[in-house]
Amino acid sequence: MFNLKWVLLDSIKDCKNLRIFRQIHAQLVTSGLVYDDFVTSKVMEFFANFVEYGDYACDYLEQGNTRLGSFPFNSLINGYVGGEFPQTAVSVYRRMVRDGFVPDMFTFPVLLKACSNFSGSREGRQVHGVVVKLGLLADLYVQNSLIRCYGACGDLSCAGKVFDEMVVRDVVSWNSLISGFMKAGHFDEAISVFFRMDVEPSIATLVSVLAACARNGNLCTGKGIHGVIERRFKVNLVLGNAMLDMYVKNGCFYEAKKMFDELPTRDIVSWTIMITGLVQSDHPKESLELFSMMRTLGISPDAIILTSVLSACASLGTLDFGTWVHEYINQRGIKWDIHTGTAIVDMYAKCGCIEMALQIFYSMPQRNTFTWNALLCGLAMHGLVHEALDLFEVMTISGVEPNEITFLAILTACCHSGLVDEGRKYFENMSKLYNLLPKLEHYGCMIDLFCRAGLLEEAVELARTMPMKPDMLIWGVLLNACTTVGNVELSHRIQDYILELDHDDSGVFVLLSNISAINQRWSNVTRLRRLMKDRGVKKAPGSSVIEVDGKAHEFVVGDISHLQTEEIYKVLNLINSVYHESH
DNA sequence: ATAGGGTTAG
Repeated sequence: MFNLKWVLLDSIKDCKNLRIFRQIHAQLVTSGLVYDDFVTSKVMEFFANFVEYGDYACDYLEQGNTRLGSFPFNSLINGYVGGEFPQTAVSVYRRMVRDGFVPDMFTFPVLLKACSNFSGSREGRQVHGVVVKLGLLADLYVQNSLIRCYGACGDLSCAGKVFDEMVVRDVVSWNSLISGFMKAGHFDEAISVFFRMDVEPSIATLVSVLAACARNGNLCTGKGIHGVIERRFKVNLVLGNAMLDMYVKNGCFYEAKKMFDELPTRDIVSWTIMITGLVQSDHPKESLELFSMMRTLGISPDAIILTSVLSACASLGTLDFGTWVHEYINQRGIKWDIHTGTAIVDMYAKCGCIEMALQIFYSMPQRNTFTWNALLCGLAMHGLVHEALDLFEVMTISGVEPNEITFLAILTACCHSGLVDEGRKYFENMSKLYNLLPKLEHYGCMIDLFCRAGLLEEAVELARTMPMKPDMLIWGVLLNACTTVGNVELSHRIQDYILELDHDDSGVFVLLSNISAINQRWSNVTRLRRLMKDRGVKKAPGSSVIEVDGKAHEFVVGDISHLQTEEIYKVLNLINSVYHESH
């Protein structure tokens, strides 16, 4: 039978713009369906797609005023929650109250979700107050939403208070509290909440707790949970990925590879976990190989996986591949955000294309500390010292908080150009102005800076008085400086001190024997070699990477493992002979 | 109402 209500509902569903809606509106008025709660809430779902029609939507609701409940308003609020401007949901709520509608127990969960999405701590608190006044605090959904909202805003003491005062808690209450701790980076607390649970955990619980184990390196708990899952749960894609990530982030590549191969279904997230894991554990070459394999299978990369791939290109210096990724993003119109933008800036900067790095940097709508760091490190690395120092000033003026990595870039820049006074100033400002404790690397920079400026005594003094033990890099800087200025006495004192520390780091031995060789203390070189053998120290070979046709090749000194070794050496010898002829 | 992947240094 012909039913106008259902016909109109259909047209609302298909409605694309306000012009078409006006025609539907007319029919809604003549048929009296403007007073129908359900139809009106569908109208609101349409309006929620267009933030700019918010007032129109509210006007529409006011027409039906006396005959409508709060259901349509809830729909409108709900429509804005997941959008770009969740604050709009709060404005609609305000108008709802102003127009005399009474919010109900369905209003608050959506409203609180909106507050969570824009971290509206203040708004969340106000909503909490209204909930208490209206006597709705006893509702489980409202309570859980409050926990989520406080958690998302980082206000964990409030989240905990709501949680503690609940008489009946369900699994969502526990999960919401756990997510709150996760968002705040309190992984240990998240795990400890999990162990206090008195209801059966859900898949969502396990996913969160595995994420906590991934992030704080708690392999033991992670394995335990893996065991529980195998015995009692059906693994879905998300949970499988969570387990995979836990193993990868804990460095268990054997387990991870096995799990990856055995996953019944893999999606882009599974690939991202593997590729990111390889980049972050210092295997960028392998990560690019895996990426190529994924492409071979016809899977289209998204912005997130490309961010990791760019990071791999940056550490390998593979400009061709990196540029390809950048062009791929542009050509496919892949939407990229601050993470991806930062990775592009970093890639160009590390590959020496400072111009491109700057161009991308300035074209970005938003920049955070990471973005600035990528650029500043690039500038410092390429000796553009004054550019780096000037940009640092711009950074602080624009209100982006520097972190310890920012200062590492700045101090490196000072070090490269021997700016002792500036270096001292920045080093001091780190703790004074920005509350950042200098770490080993910062002390290393200062020591290097002093050495280069010929302030050897001050350098040694800093190495001796700094709050942590100098590493072999710092010793190397000091010893090199001793050699350069010919301070044999100081050099001997430092070497004796190093040997007392009982290192099993091959770098220390290589360093010491090099220094001895330079000073022609051959007996010492022999003594060190023996010491090295006694302590079972093995030297890891240094390797180089070269990009050919977008593929990264790694090699060591005298390497003959490549299939085309013969040709490679022929070309090398040719280059060498040409070089010698021209000199 | 609760659930997965990404950026800076070393």
